[in-house]
Amino acid sequence: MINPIKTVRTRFAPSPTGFVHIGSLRTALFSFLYARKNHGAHILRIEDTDQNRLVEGAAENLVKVMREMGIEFDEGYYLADDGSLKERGNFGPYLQSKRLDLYQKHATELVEKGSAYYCFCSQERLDELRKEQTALKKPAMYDRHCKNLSEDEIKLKLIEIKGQKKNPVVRFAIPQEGQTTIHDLIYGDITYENKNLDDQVILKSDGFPTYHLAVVVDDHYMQISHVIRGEEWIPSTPKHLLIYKALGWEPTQFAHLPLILNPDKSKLSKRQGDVAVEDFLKHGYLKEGLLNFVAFLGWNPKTDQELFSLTDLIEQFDFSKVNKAGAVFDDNKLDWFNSQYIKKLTPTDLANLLKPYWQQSGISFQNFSDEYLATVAKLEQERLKKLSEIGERTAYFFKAPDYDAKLLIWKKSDAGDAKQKLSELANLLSTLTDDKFSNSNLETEIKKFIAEKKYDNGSVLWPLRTALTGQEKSPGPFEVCATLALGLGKKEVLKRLETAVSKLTVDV
RNA sequence: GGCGCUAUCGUCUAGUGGCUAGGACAGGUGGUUCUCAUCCACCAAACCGGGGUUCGAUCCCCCGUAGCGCUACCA
Repeated sequence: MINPIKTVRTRFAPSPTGFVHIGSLRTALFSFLYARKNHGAHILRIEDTDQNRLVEGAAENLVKVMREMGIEFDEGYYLADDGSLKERGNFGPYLQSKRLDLYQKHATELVEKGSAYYCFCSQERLDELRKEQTALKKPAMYDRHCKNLSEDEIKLKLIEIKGQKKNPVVRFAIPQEGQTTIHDLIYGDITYENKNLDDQVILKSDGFPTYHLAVVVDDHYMQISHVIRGEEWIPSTPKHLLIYKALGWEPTQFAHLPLILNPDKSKLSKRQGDVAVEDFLKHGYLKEGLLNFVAFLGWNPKTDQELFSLTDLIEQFDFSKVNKAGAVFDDNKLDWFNSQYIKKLTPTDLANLLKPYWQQSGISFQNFSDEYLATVAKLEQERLKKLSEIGERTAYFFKAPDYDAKLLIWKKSDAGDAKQKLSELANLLSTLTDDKFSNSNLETEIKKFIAEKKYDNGSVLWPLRTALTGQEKSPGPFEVCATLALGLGKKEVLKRLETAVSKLTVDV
């Protein structure tokens, strides 16, 4: 039944209706992983059969996001250097609106075979029917009114509707007998009674196919081997199977992925937080973190390994490791994954990634050396959960901070004491030559000073650190001091200490 | 209402016909520490319920229950 020699060809087939949903990202990832793992092809097909929901630029955006995330496609659409969408592959076009003839041809074929029929029912009648059925607590299904039309009636209706410059829809005629069972690679066998399946519209009155016809036709002609999609498609899969059968085609394999859930366990949606991949990227999540996190939603390696590169994922991915229950999207875990990947970055790479966020926060970092930026980045590296947090935290590295004089006072001390310590510190630091302003040397000197004077660490280090940063929380005073001297000079360090002293004189 | 899927700590999950039911995130406590973060140690935290099958069930079966999905000329 299953031909193991057949080449693996998977596809990701989104509708260009807006942003890229995090669920789409996972589907795309899994279909990519499976294709690569099996040395097969990964295809990008765009399903634009609903003309009412099209969003301009959505397809371009989608391709761009996929590329940014490192999910590759061997066929279908890609972004050319000039930013336009180009197509490649031998099974095109890969845009459904360019394949209308093909769908119409097969819809007609199905009608001729008696596997489908024209339906002339008005929207009003359909609405009415549904209303009645729900009122009677009956299943809401099409009543096959038009299936029972005589040949003469059909001819008449056809002429009539053409006169109104309209088209009938085509419905698939579900066999009334028997069962259809799907062999899902993740969920196993699921059997449906045919009589419970609705006669789905497969060709709309605007000449476009519905999803149900389009997937079957395209997956067949594009020689797709495995359809990987969300669990919400399970109920329509038997209909697809029946269409394959009516057309005399061999169906693809199916692997349905468990849903990704909101914290309240409903299907992940906007309005309960971010679900757009673009937004996560914009907020400073690294693609490695996002990918790793998303991969663990419904899949796990069955070992204790947590951190996975794309290569690791390709190696270890398998449908047998995908579970069936939906997975709640937990942003704590996402943050953790992200911080892990931030820690792996070299300070220089981190600084480069940080530049747009400094820009966003209105920090003029452009006049500073890359070396300095890297040093600053390194100081925040272990504190960052996402890149967008960098702004306010590092502003003091670029210009003198503004703060309340009270901040300078250590919890176990008072203003007079703080002022005194700062003055002494200023004296000490002014005696140090520039080459003595290294992190380690500063630590040695200041600790020596504290020890000689028998001071508390806190009574000295707290005022020092806050005078330099203007922040309650920050990296340690020695590294801040050394970094500041590197970027803004020893002069600036001493100036900040003076400012602090005068603040304590005037304000407290 | 109909059809279907699912069910282990708050969350992601591992696991087995007999284990102190394991790990990670989050939470808590302690250590390091001027602060925050990191790091380290520790703590708390789960097998949906009821029947079977069995010497023994979290695991196998049945029935409930709950949650979710689908039920469009949307995908």
